[in-house]
Amino acid sequence: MRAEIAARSLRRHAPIFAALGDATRLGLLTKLSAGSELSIAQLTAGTPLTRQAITKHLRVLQSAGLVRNVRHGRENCFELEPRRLDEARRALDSISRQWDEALDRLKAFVEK
Amino acid sequence: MRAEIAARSLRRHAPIFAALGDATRLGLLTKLSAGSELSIAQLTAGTPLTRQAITKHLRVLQSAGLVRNVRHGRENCFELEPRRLDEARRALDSISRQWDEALDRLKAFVEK
DNA sequence: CTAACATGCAACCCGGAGGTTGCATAATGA
DNA sequence: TCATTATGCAACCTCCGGGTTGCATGTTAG
Repeated sequence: MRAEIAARSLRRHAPIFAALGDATRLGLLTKLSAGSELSIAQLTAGTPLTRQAITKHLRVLQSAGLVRNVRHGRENCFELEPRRLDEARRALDSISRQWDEALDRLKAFVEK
Repeated sequence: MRAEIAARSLRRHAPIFAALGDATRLGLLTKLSAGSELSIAQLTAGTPLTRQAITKHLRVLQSAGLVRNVRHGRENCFELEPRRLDEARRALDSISRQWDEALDRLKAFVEK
């Protein structure tokens, strides 16, 4: 059944959404969306949190594939990985598209 | 600063993403995306979980605005609320758009 | 009217997420 | 070389999320 396949491929994206489901992490992503790579210290500056907390959040984002790290000497810099964002967007698209099609079928049925 | 405003409006969507960040809840949404409202019992059928667990998940989805409930006699039925899905999609758009613009600026700077 | 069905509520359990502190270690700049 | 800077690692704490069980209540079909 096609719906089963869709459900599986959708469930696969749960970790991405979970990674996005935290205000601190969304803040980090917006900082990174400015374009330049930022070190952990730079990403920590301005937040009320500890560097360790930020580090943990970055690990979550990284293992969700939303972010990539590049070492420069003693500093560990992070930059956005926009492919995964597109994946997540597409997943949401798939739900709402399915929904729209269902409404169309319903409408067609009623008007028949 | 424009970036600050963007960051705030993005952080506001954290609860939506958090609600989406669970495989069980994504499964419920796909079931509901078929179009017809479904009772709690119907949504529970086929899952290895208890009715109570499903009920809790539905509450999470509801308080995130992703789902709406309609009572029919003794049964409590749920249906999709697609507006919030669009909101979430738009939020992801805003990040990747900002990212793309940053890359464009960088490219223009290099080629100058 | 009454048995069966669909839920709601509350208490309880457990593991992991989010945070902190303290200490060890690699790189750097003067 | 040496103090400083930027991190990594590990232990620990607290609280909430995901689940279950047991019992009470509202609905419905016969």
